[in-house]
Amino acid sequence: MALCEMRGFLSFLVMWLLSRQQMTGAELARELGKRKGHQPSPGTIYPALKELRAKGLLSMDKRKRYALTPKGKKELNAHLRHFFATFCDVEEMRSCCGK
Amino acid sequence: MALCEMRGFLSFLVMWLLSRQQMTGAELARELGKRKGHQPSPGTIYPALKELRAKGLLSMDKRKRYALTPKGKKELNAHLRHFFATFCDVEEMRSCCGK
DNA sequence: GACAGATTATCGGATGTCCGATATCAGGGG
DNA sequence: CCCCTGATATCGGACATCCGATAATCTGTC
Repeated sequence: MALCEMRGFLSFLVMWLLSRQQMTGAELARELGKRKGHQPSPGTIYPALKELRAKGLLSMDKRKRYALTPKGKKELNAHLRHFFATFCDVEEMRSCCGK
Repeated sequence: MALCEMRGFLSFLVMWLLSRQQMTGAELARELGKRKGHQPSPGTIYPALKELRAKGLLSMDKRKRYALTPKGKKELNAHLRHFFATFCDVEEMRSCCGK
């Protein structure tokens, strides 16, 4: 009954962050916390990573650092296109709120 | 079990669209369909509008055209700031997918 | 007024998304 | 080796989000 809490972008953000540099689960959680203002709990981040890995979108090395697979890069690219089709006027949105 | 479907932005988008010009429910649904690629059903859009109106964020005139109230504008502004805190590197994201 | 088509509205329910609690694991001192 | 701390992982469940089906209402046309 809340509405407008803007959920649903966790995996998208995770993939975006990992496309820039590989990270561990804890590093991801901290970075997400900085951005969103509320750090996702372990019960949130690890199941998400698990499923992304099960889908073949993420890989994990011995030190438990996650990275995008080639398939994951393709998927991220598709999501990015969808994102900018939806928010086609982000620049205007940004100028509208004084950053 | 899907993950990464990017839900949760319906009300945010509705408020953003209405901040630019007042629209009816059907017009909103069509515009959302163009952006997201999938038009929200009546069972989606009208309950959302109803709740936003119950919260005092939207007003409706005699022709059933919705518009943001002053409170709604404040709320949208807060959501916009949150949005850009989360997606602080949108420009880079956009250049990364060739628009 | 009577009809047809579009719009508006409601409801129940299916699914997605996330969190709290809890357990396990790895590494560094003592 | 044992404890301590932080990271990793799992599970059940709470809540949010959205849709399908259906009904009610409106608008224009005849």
